[in-house]
Amino acid sequence: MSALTNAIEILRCFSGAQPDLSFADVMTLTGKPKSSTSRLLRALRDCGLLEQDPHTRRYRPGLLTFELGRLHRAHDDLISMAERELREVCARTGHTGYIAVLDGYEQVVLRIVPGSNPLRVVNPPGQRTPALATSNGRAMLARLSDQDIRARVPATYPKLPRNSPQNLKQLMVRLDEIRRTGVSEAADESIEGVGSQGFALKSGETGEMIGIAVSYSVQATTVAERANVRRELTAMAAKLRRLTGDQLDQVVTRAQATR
Amino acid sequence: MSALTNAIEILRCFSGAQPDLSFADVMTLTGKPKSSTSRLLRALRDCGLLEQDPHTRRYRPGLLTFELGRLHRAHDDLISMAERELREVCARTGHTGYIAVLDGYEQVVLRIVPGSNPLRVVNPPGQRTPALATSNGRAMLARLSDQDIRARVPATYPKLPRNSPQNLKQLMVRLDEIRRTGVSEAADESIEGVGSQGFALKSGETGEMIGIAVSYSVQATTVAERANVRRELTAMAAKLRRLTGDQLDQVVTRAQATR
DNA sequence: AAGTCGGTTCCAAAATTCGGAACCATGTCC
DNA sequence: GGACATGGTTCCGAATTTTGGAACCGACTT
Repeated sequence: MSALTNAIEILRCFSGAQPDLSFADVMTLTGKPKSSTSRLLRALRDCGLLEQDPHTRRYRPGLLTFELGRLHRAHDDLISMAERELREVCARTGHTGYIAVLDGYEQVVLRIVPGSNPLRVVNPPGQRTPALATSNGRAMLARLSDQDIRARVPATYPKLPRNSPQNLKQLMVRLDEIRRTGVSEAADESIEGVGSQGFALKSGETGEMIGIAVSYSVQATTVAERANVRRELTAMAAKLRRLTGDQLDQVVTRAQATR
Repeated sequence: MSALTNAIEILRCFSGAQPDLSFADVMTLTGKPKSSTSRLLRALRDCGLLEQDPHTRRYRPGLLTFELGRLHRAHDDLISMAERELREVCARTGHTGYIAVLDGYEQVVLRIVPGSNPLRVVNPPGQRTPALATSNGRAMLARLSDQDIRARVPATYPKLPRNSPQNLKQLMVRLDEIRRTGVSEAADESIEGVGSQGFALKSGETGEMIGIAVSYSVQATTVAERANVRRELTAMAAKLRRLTGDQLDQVVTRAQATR
């Protein structure tokens, strides 16, 4: 195990639920002995990746991560283009929009476009969710090869919400449907009463892929309204695919999709 | 040199001016041989700290930095309290507000409150500037001990804009003035035609220090308006110092201020 | 006075990294 | 077609780091 691997292992312990950790927290989360934890935390702190509260002595992501995180938006040609379109759709429909990327078998929220409807935003940017349980997550998976998908799903199929695909076979059925229709739908999965529709967009130029979704309350929307969302999404997808040179049939390889 | 040090050295090559780098760029910037650069870039890419554009093959900060960056001081009471007050002042005055922290002899912008006046936001969050050349940067320095300040200023005093202090003596004169008045002022320094006033706030509880500033166009503001900004800032400073238990006279040590 | 938390320091063994050199796949210029 | 540049990868022995157990430590609590 390299020093970098260890450092990353520590960094990955931090999350929205646990934005700061004590020495003991890190020790138990990584399972590393005291001396190693001590050395690594110090190194991470000294280089700015972590910082330490002088009062509570707890560790949290540091200034350097903040600066680098701001730089990540650099690849936003695809994202900002999608965001612009999504903003218009959300303004027209009043629903909440999401842009996310795939990372392994999970997705990470990159942008949110709050709608005018009073649906509380539940997934802030940076939020990590199993891609199997969201509409745009599955839309992104649907564009990978079957072999690649199998490689991404954990060896033991994860326990997902009731309405999500419960095994690899059910997943494949839903992905095939997405491949046929071009749009992915979810209802009552990660969050009760919330539904969404989404699609995946892949830049023909850079090959990078993002998921775009519109989310709404299932109770507060009619069948007609949801059909309207589908029309909006289909139109947006067509326009964005044209703008970004997205060739739908082209399968994304593992390396392209993750990084 | 540890593996982590090398990794950080690469990460620090990325900046707002150069948000993505080629293999050769990294090699020349770090001065490391090809094989080492290759291994390190791969490691950084594999762990998510960097990502590589599949088309141009250039490297840029990765998804992990985005996620961690979102976590940085997400629940920081001092900052959110200051931001709330700053928002009100900016709404009343129409100017742009900044919150920054000190890192060595530089400051990094953490939060921005855009004003209603048409002054384009020039310093996005994550922006790094010599603290000697900004109002809130100097306000933060003014709260350190003279010894600590001397330790932070580089051995060869940096070349700064015309209106910034040009040497250690001039700097000390300006810092003394800030210590007397409690407010720091800048005009036509980092950016021509832009002025700002700021102060430093230090939590009595945690000891962490931030700089708060209001920025405006020098041409588009009158002397009276700038005096008004000063009154607003003085009032905000008094309120925030009361809320956070900031004892003005207490000097911040080096360790507390940086991390 | 004892115990806990959050560390630091020491050490020899084990693992990793280092950098030069050779190699290679693409793309491009002449 | 051939030469050259770019952007890498792989190999290897030597050199450097990392590792983890154990002892120790200062501040604070019980």
